[in-house]
This record gives sequence, C-alpha cells and structure tokens, in this order.
Amino acid sequence: MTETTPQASDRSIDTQASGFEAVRQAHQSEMVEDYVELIAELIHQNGAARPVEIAERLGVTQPTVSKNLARLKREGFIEQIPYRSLQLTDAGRQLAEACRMRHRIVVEFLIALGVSPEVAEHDAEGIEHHVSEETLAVFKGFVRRTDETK
Amino acid sequence: MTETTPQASDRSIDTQASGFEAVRQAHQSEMVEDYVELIAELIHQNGAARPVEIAERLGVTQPTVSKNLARLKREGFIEQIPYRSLQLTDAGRQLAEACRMRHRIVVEFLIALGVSPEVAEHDAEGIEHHVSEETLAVFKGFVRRTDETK
DNA sequence: TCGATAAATTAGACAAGGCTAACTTTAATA
DNA sequence: TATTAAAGTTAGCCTTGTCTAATTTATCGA
Repeated sequence: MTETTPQASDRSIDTQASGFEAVRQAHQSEMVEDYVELIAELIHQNGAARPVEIAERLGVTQPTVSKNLARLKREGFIEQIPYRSLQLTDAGRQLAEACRMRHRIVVEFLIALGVSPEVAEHDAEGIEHHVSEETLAVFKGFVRRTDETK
Repeated sequence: MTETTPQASDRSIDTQASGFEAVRQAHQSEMVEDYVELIAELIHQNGAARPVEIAERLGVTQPTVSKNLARLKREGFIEQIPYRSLQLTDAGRQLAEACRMRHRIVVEFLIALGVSPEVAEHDAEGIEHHVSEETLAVFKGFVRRTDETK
C-alpha cells in the first residue's frame, strides 16, 4: 500500500473505464476497416477485388470472408455481384481512403522513428485502429519534420 | 500501380497475412493482460484487488469479470478465495510486471512525442498490445533521448 | 447474533468472428 | 458444348466476451 491517498492515481476511474470501452469499440470496427482498406488496395493494384484474394491476404478461409462481406454489404460499404469484382460504395470508398491515410501515416511514422520497414508494417496493422485524431496529428507532424531534416 | 509509398507493393502476401494473424493473436491475450495488469495496480494502490473494483475500472459488469477471472485462474495467473483479495501467482506477477513496463513506456513515449497525458493514457490502452519488441525498444530509446535533452 | 447490504456466482442469451464440410454456380478449356 | 476446376455460399459448430436476471454467500452494524 504505497499510495495511501485514494486520489494518488492521476486518472479518474471513469476515464480509465472509458479507455477500455474505446478499445472494445475499436475492435468492433477493425474488421470493417481492414476489409474496405484491403478491397480498395486490391482494386488499385489489380483492378479487381475478389473474395478469394481477400481470404488469402487476411489469412482466413473463404467462408469467413463470405460471412464478413455480408456484414459490409448490410452496412452499406460494398456492393457485390457474385463472380464479379467487389465494388465499394461512396461510404466504403470514403472509409477506405481514411483508413489508407491513417495506415500510411502510422507506417511512415514508425519508419521515421527508426523501426524497420517490415516490423513497421506489421505493428501498424494492429496499432492503427487505436490511434486517436490527436495522436495521429502528432505522428504526422513528426514525419513531416523528419522529412524536412533529410 | 501502388504509387510512391514504399509499403504494400513490396510485401509478400504471406507477410501481410501473418500480420493480420498476429493482430488476431494479440486480441486473444489482451483480456488476460489487462486483467493481471489491473490486479497488480489495485494491489499496489489499495493493498487489495476485488472483482467488483475490476468491473468498475474496466467498465464491465461483475458477471463478466467473474467469468474472465475463471479463465485467469484456469491459466494459472491468479489465485482466488471468494471475498478475499485476488492474488497473482508468480506467472501472473511476471506477466503483470511486463505489461506494466510496456504500458509505461508507451505512455511516456506518447507524452515525450507531444501527445497530451490524457490522450496518451487513452491511446496506450489500445496500442500497447500491438507493439513488437523492436518497436518498444525504439520507443524506449526515444524517451531516453528526450529525457536527456531536458 | 442476526438481518440487511454488498459482493460474488450461476444460468442462460447473444453477437462476432473464426472453422470444416458439403453444396451450388460460374468460367475456362479440351 | 460438355466437363471440370475454381470460386462462392450455406449450414452448423466453437470460442470469446459481453449482457441481464436470479441466486448464493459473506460481512458488518444495530
């Protein structure tokens, strides 16, 4: 019992709880974000995005992709005609673009900081979903300053 | 095709898939890590860690905590006698200490970078579970250099 | 010491996101 | 054009982590 005073911790209990709540929220959107981002990437790289390739890139099975795409469709992010390339709706494109930017910033930030490119990519995949606007702005500023110094 | 940005284009599909796999793995351990870390914190702050307080801090209900504690017990991280304070096993203490260190480094890193303390705490909660050893070492180095400059 | 209150557990439901197995549909080609 | 291989879906199961409602158990103050 080193800290005797109850307010010894600088954070209120509510603040702490809302932090954990936010993490749970983030987990809810991760799947959707990963999918739309990947679909945009595939369309950009290959001119088409197909479920089988999403499965391969994410390292999951086709039925899993099928089920998750149904959710994306239900939520209005994609349109799908079987055996044709998936298409992003306007909302989907918008979300994908935001995710792509955020992903790029996180990766570039880590690299600017001195993390190896492979690990930067790897860690960014998990980190990007938990970076607030404020932190993202700080990352961006750091990258910009580093670039200028080069 | 993939314009000037360095990433995606030169990454193998396997590497990408293993990244997503790692994120899924991380999610599996998050609960355990959050709980042992919080239990250690509560013991340190209050001299005792009780399920009801864990529920409050995490912003979840008591039955949720009850169920999750059963898993921690099953996996050998805690010992529990109802209505007594939870106790960490050696393994639990070890894990808690590692998590505490990592958490501290991430928070200090974000603050050193210029993120506000509240947001740093908030974001760290989500980020910490996705930071590799390499990246953590880089964070640590950055904090050290910043401290020296002060 | 006993009874009210708070703490904890149990039971049962639900949503997400994985999986395998089995099936259907499309496309490619012989 | 008829077959076959690949792509996609469906059905059904599992695990995790959440919830509410109901129940049990311990503690503490009158």
